[in-house]
Amino acid sequence: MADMGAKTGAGTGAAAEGPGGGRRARGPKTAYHHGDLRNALIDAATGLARDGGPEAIVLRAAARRVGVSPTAAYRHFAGQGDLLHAVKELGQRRLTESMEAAAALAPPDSGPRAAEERVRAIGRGYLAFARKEPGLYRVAFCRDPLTVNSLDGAIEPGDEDTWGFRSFGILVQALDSLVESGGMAPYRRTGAELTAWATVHGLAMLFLDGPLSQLTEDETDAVAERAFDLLIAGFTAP
Amino acid sequence: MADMGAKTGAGTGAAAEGPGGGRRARGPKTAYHHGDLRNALIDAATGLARDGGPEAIVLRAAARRVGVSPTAAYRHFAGQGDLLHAVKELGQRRLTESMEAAAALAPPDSGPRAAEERVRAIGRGYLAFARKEPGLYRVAFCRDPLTVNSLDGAIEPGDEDTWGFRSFGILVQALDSLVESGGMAPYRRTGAELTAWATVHGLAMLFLDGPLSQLTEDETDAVAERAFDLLIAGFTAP
DNA sequence: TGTACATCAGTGAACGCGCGTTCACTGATGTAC
DNA sequence: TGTACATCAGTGAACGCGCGTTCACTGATGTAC
Repeated sequence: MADMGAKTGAGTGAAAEGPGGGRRARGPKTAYHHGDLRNALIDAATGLARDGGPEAIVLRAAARRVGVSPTAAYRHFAGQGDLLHAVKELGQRRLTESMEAAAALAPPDSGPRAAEERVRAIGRGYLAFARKEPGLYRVAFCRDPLTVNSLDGAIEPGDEDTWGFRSFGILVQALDSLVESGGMAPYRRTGAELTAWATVHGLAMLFLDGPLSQLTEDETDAVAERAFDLLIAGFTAP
Repeated sequence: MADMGAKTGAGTGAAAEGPGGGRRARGPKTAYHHGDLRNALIDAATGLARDGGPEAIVLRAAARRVGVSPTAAYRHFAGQGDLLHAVKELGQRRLTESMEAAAALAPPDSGPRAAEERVRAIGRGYLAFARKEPGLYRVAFCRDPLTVNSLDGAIEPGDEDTWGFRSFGILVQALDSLVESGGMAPYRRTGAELTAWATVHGLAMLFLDGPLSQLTEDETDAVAERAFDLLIAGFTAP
């Protein structure tokens, strides 16, 4: 159970060529010495997770996808739990990016209406990811033995550079600026981010597994916007 | 894959004596012919689920707990999925009961404040169950192959006597009476139950797996009440 | 009241499966001299 | 520039495990006569 790396993250797209920088000949890639097996395994595991969620993240299956023996994975991960953890981090990062992208679409004005619109946009970005990548979304929020061991996954000092922390921070800032712009009474601010997070997380669940799973895309949007209406009505109530 | 019973439900507490009504002698219970194996297995599986959630519901383990061969379970369940389904139904039923019990504590008056209080109470009942029985709660909302097969778990005609449907109905009524009492503008009513459900479900997740998992009981209560405040502020906004 | 027999509710052994993980190993790579 | 050698990154076979499920069976129960 010695703790291995796992911190180095999961840059998955770009560096597919390996450290040699295109030195290798085209084609079968020399068989031995993959070059970037860690990321290749994360990619494969991500693919598994996409259809099948957390329980589909199977070390042997990921190795199989990459065309490598299961043992090879142990050069790069402490074990299955470590691989899952890496995919989970990737999922959280993608979610954060989706929220950031959506927030960037909102008007940058400083008035209360713009601040409202920012909050909405963040919610949309969140739900968009959950709907586009349900399997990955589930992984992002699954129980993770590696994290659970360190006191139940609660946010702790030192987690500030975590993707989960960061995505939460986006929401916190949006709500702060809603208060600053005068759109929200300061006494309502406490805990507002938790309520918003809970609502949007719950919505995602209703859409994914729950009674809302077979609404059309438009209907889903409508339900979400209604929920945002209500939420913001609460935030901006006198 | 022929569909077996599974409809008969899961009355688990009272009828422990078997259909004979105490006819059997005390003690080892005749070994062969358990008397109420179906419910005994559901009980055992529920115990497994209590600590360990859905993935802890293992047919062989349940049989082991009851002291019976794995094969015996197949007299009463189509397979593992059917057993899980039964525990899931039990979990949904317990959740409904928790909500009903909490709602019964609220004042029965007909004014808008009382209606508000009813909505709050239902939310409290929901969260109380999630916190008291996290494993069972998780089962109540886990993906269920038996249900998923019938078009993704969406509510359909014929589901009216389902516990999930019924618990949702409690909330629907409470919101209706909030409108009737004049506490909520009618135009805000649409989709309000979904928002409330999502919020409370999301809160449960934050408490169970998420960043709020190590708050004290009082802190948890405070966060929940803040969320209810905000939600009701939205419901009752002009 | 007694008995034959169908039916019901269990047993126990075995199956195939895929998993995570470990072992001793070997082929490829890069570096010191 | 060439060579010896340490190190790195893979292989392949095997392990034990527990699972869900099936098979042919047998012990207990209840019912018709």
